[in-house]
Order: sequence, then structure tokens, then C-alpha cells
Amino acid sequence: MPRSKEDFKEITLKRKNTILETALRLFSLYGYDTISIDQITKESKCSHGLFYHYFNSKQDLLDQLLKTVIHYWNKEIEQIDLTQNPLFALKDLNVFVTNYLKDDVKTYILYLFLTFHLQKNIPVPKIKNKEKFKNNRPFAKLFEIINKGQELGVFVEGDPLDYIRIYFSALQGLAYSRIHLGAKKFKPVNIDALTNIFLKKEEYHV
Amino acid sequence: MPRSKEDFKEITLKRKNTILETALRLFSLYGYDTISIDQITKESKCSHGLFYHYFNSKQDLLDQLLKTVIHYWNKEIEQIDLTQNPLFALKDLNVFVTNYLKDDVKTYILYLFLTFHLQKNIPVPKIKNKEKFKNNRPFAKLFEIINKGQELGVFVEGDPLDYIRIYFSALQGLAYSRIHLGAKKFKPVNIDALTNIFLKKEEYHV
Amino acid sequence: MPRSKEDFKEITLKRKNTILETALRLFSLYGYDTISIDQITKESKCSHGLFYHYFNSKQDLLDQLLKTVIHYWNKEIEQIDLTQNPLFALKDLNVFVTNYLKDDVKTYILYLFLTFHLQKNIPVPKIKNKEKFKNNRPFAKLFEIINKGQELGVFVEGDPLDYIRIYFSALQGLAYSRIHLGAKKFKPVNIDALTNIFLKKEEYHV
Amino acid sequence: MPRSKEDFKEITLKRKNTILETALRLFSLYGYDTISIDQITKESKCSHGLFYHYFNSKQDLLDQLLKTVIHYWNKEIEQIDLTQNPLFALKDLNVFVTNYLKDDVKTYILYLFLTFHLQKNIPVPKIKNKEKFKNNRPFAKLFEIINKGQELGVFVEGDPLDYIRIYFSALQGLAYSRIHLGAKKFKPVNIDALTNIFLKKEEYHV
DNA sequence: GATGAATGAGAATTCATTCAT
DNA sequence: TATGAATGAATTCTCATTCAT
Repeated sequence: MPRSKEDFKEITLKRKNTILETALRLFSLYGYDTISIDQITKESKCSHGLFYHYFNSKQDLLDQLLKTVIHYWNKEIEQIDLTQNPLFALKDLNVFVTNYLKDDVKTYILYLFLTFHLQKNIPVPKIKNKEKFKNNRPFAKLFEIINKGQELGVFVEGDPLDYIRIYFSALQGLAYSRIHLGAKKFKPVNIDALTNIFLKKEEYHV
Repeated sequence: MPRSKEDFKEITLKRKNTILETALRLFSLYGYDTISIDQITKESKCSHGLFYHYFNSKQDLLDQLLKTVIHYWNKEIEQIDLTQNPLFALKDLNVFVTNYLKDDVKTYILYLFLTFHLQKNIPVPKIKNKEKFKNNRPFAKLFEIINKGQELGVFVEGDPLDYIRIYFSALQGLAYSRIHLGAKKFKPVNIDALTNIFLKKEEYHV
Repeated sequence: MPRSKEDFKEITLKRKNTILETALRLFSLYGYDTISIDQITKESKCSHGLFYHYFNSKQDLLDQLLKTVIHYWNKEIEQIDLTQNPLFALKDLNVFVTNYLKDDVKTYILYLFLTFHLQKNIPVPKIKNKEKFKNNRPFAKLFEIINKGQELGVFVEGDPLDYIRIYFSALQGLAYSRIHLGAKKFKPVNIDALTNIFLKKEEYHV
Repeated sequence: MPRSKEDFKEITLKRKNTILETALRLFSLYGYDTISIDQITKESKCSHGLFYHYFNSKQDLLDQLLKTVIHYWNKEIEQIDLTQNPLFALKDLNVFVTNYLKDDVKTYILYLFLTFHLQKNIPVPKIKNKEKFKNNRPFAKLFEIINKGQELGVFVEGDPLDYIRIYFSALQGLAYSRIHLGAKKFKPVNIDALTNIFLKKEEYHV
């Protein structure tokens, strides 16, 4: 009697996830080009053949990995409440993000997400890109927060994109450090330092 | 007519410099691992043999390139006057840096410098690293500026390293965008946005 | 209601036949080496496991396929009446063969038969091979026809094998064209052109 | 002192020719898909690296090989004098071709030429293809010969393309036999048998 | 009979590096 | 200095075949 479709699906999912997790770690640590499929399969304890049973190519693995990472991140970022005061929203975002840096896997996710996303999404003309941002929750979220904060006069004036570029690049840099130093050596960043990027430098009252 | 020894040396240097410049561009654009020696030699219009005449290995090329880049950068950064008001010093630094982003080659230099330097120098324990920073002008410079600014009360409190991490990671991100968008599509960053990273949120008068 | 044993056998044969037909088509179109078992199983909508239930190996599939093809062909060719005038017999053969080229599957059969048979059976020394030909109906048939025609003086003189080689190679070439052009683009060959291979260049009266 | 460009060209040409000749033989004997680059390089006594120094891919090797083969064949076929009586021209062609079958390498060339050319050039609509034939000397030559012969009434009527298909397919079959039997076992084909394909089967006077 | 996961040997291709001149 | 041929190990990818269920 053959195994059921669910059985197969489960087997596939387990193995695929193992490979994806290994790739997530190795790509984050050493970069896509530096890591060979052999390293991935050895650490995932699977054969080359099986690897290509699940992924069409090394590039396909990266694509699927990024898809997973983006999906995961977008879902997580949903938790932040935008209706509240933008200062609090920003604080929530920073807490959320610094918490990510406490966990190995989450740091990899953060790093990969930013590394591959910054290449395409950040440097865009101006305001009308709002549509593009719809598929890009974190950037869109921050965009909204900044807009609101500027309207309320608590955030510094200027093109929100400038601040988005600075903020996410900084995050990427921090994630990079966190990855290569490890949890022990890495000194957690001060949330206020991150918040300060956006604050208007006059007296303000919430 | 036989060329003089100096002529030869000049020719030599020209050839070597061509290779270094090509590598600078290609490494910045596509990464060290992605670029093959064949690509470098082809674009430099030199043979493999000549390449290995000047460089012991691909890694050696990178080392020499980084050495050159670091040396160049350190020298340039010397121009900033530390004795002045830290706000002005910071502004000078930001002007200096944003000007770099206007020039292709200088952007490559900035990017490579930060990419390879951030990996080693930023995420260090705490204050006693001052010594390490001696070999690292830009970081040391900024460290001094921040220290002074904090003493004068115009810069936000907190570990200067946090701000250094944020600042240089942001710069790297900007350089990355600049490289991949090209001069035309890249929107120059607002200097005030960079400065704002460090400012205290009270009124200040220069 | 449980299916009878015969039902099962029929199902089995259906599955196996599907594989054989798929292989027939793919091998004819792209060649044995080019086609992978994965392609065959995918197009046959069966699993690798089932494939190896029916066939011991890829080579075994080919062997069984050829066996089937040869058997089929030999049986069909029996229909041609040898006792009649060799000119009529030849015409019958040509009609038979050009009719084959009107049907996709039959063209595959013809092509495979000739491709794999020409490699082994055609280029044999001389007359004593008559025995070998016993297992090879089409060649033997033609051999007989030619012999008779030569005796009657309507066929050109010379070693019948020469004409057999020419005739069947030509057929293979035509089948090849037919396969790769498809039914629409393929221009049917003139039967007289095929017959002409064997005719003596004097006047003849049927 | 570096070697001159001519030196390099000579070295390259020698090695490339060795590889091309090996490939010609192996592809003809066993087929493109069956032969691995490893087999080619081993028999050519060169490394994989060198192979890819000269050829971009296995497919590129085949392309270059076919180009060479076609060029060679087209040049050789030029020797046949078309202005003479078509019967003599046809005889010349047949002598030329059967001579080819006496030499190993030339047989490979003939076989490869026909194998890869028959796939594209033979089965074409009708008469207006004359233009296409311009790039295809052997087919064009035969076309002209047949046309002339039909006008003179010594060649059988009908679409010349039918006879071309039959003739060249037969040749390919003969070359195939010759390759796989070797020079010793292969029985040379009778030139008259080849000529007979085209002859009108009535009395004629030259 | 039937499924598809899993294997591993081998194929195509790349690339840093060495070598002869 | 300078050239580019040559190497060989490593890398990506394919595929016939086996296995557990």
C-alpha cells in the first residue's frame, strides 16, 4: 500500500525546511557565492540528488529562501499597530527589531531580507512609490509611521525615503555584526539611538 | 630609442593601476566571489601571466586593493578639522562623504572601504578599543567628534559606538544604492538626515 | 465490487503500453540517449517505481520496445503476397510503406525498426546470409522480390543487398523527415521514385 | 620574450584540430549524447580546462565541428563539373562519394554532414527552394544535375526532391554501415545501383 | 501494483593558478 | 615584462536506479 499524499508532503516539507534553514544560516554567514551546494547538502545530511529533487538550481534555492524569508517577515511586522502615536509605533518597531537580533535564526532572516531587499526597493524616486511599497510591508510600515510623525511635527522634516534608507541600512549593518560576532560578543544596540534617526530636534510634547 | 627606466616604471604602474581600478569596480558591483580573474584580466586587457606577475593571488589583489583604498581614504579624511565645533566637524564629514557619492570611483572606494572594514572594526566591546581605532582614521575621527559633541551637550547621549555603527552602515547602504543605481537614478541623500543621527533633541544654536 | 483478475491484467497492460508508446515517440523524436526516464514517466503519468516494476532498466525498455516493434512490423509485412509478379509485389510493398508514413505512431515504428535494424542487419557479407534474414521479414521479403524480379529480367542486375541498403536507408530518411516535419509539412514521396531504385532501364511490359 | 601571435595561433590550431578530429570520430561512431567530454579530452590528451579554453560548451564543439565539416564538403563538391552531360555528372558524383567511403575520416565527414543536414534541408516544399540550396552545395549540385537530366529525357520524371531525399538518405545509410563495419567488412556499393535511382527506365541514347 | 523520496556516480562547466617561451 | 596555453580541483547539475511504505 503506497504512502498517502500527505505522508509525502510531510517528508518533503521536513527535508526542504532542513535545507532551507541550513542555507539561511550559511548564506547569511558567508554569502551566496562562497557557499557550495556540497556544504549545504553535507550540513543538511542529504545527497546532491535529493537537493535537486527539491530545488531546480542553487539560484532556485535562493529564490525560495527569499520568498520564505519575505513572507515570514511581512507576517511578523503586521503585529505593529499603526493607529497609535507614531513615536510609540516607531518604538514598537525598534523593540521588535532589536528583539530579532537576540535570536540567531531571526537575525539571519532579518539580514537576508534586508540584504536582498535593499538592492531593489530602497532607492526609488519619491512619493508615488507608495504602490510599490504595498508588497513590502516593513518599508511601507515605516513610511506610514514617518509620514504621520512628520504631520504631528515630532519627526524631522525631509524625504521619508532618506530616513528609510538610513534606518534599514543601519539595521542591516547591525544584523551583519550580530551574525559575525555571535550572540555573546555582540553588544545590543540602544533603541534610543535608532529612534533618534527620526526625531525632530526641538522640544516636543506627546 | 630605448625607453628610460622611469618610463618603464610608469608603464608598469599604469598596467597595475588599471588592474586595481578594474577590480575596484567589479568587486564593488558584483562582489569578490562572483568576479573571476578572467573577467578582471579581460577588462584590464592584460594576460593571466601579467596578472600573476603583479599579484600573488586573487586574495593578494584584494589585499593590495584594500590597502590602497584604506590609505587613500585615511589621507582624504585627514582634511577634516577636528579642532572646530563638533557640529561643524560633523557637517564637514557629511559634506565630504556626500561629495564622494557623486563620483563613480570614489563611491566604489567608499563602499569597499566600509564593506570590508565594517566586518572587522565596528562591533568591538567598548571604550578601550580606542587603540584599535588609531589605525582607522574615519572611525576614530567620528569617535572624537561624537565625544566632543556629547561633552558640549549638542549630541545625543549614549555609547558613541552605537552611532558609529548606525552612521557607517547607513553610508554603506547609500554607497550600495549609488553603485547599483548609477549616478543618474541615485537620489542624493540629505545631509541633515545624516546629521540628525547624532543630534540631541533639544534646541541648539550654533 | 472487486475487479476480476482480467480487469487487473488489462489495467496493467494499459499502463505498460502507455509507457511503451511514450518511449516509442520520444526515442524516435529525440533519440535513446537524449531521453531520460524522468521524461518518460512524467509523460506517461507514472512513477519511477512503477516503471521499474515493468522494466528492469532503461535498456530493457528499449529491448522490449524493439521486440514489440519488430514483431508488429513482421506481422504486418506478412500481408504482402510474394507469389505474384515481383513488380506488383514491389508496388504493394511501397504502397504499404508509404501508407505507414501517413500515421504518426506507425512512422515511429517504421523509423525505430529501421534505425536499430540497419545497424545490425544490413551490412552483411553476401549471399549466405539468407539464413539470418529469416528472422528479418522485411529484408527477406525484399530479397525474394528482387531475386524474382532479376530472374524475370525486369529488375536491374547486381547484388540485391546493394538495393536493399539503398531502399531501407531511403525509407529511414523519409521516416525521419516525416517525424520531424509532422504530417502537415511532410510531402509524401512518390511511389514510382521508390520503385525506380530497382527497375531495369529497358522497356518493360507488365 | 613572449611568443609571437603566430606561435600561439599555431598551437591553438593544432590542439583544436586534434579535439575536432577526435570528436568527429567519436560523434560519428557513438552519437553526440553518448560521448562525454571526458572521453574526448582523454583521447585528445588534453585537460577539461583546455577544452573549455577552446570551446564554450559541448554544443559549441558540435557547432564548430559541423561548420568545419560543411565547409570542407562544400569545397570538395565544387570539383564536379556541371556543364557536362548529366549522366556523366551523376557518375562523377557517385565516384566522388564512393571514394569518400574508402577513407575513415572522410566517411565520418560524409556521415555527420548528412546526418545533421538531412534534418533541415531535405524536406522542403518544392521548386522555389532553389535559393535555400545556394548555401547547400551538394543538394544544389544534385538538383541541377537532375533538372538537366530530366530535360534531356535520360532521368526519370518527378519531383527532383524525391530523388534527392532517396539518394542522400541512402548515402547516409551507407556511411553508417561503413563506419560501424569498418573498412574491411564493408562491401563497397555498386555505383550503378546509385545511378539507377535516377535513370529513366526506357531506352535512351546519349 | 503503485508512489515518490533518496542515492551516488558521473556529466558538464568554472576558475585560480602554473608554465613555457 | 608579457603572453596565453595548459592544468586540475572544485562546482553545479543530471540521471539511472533503489528503497521504504
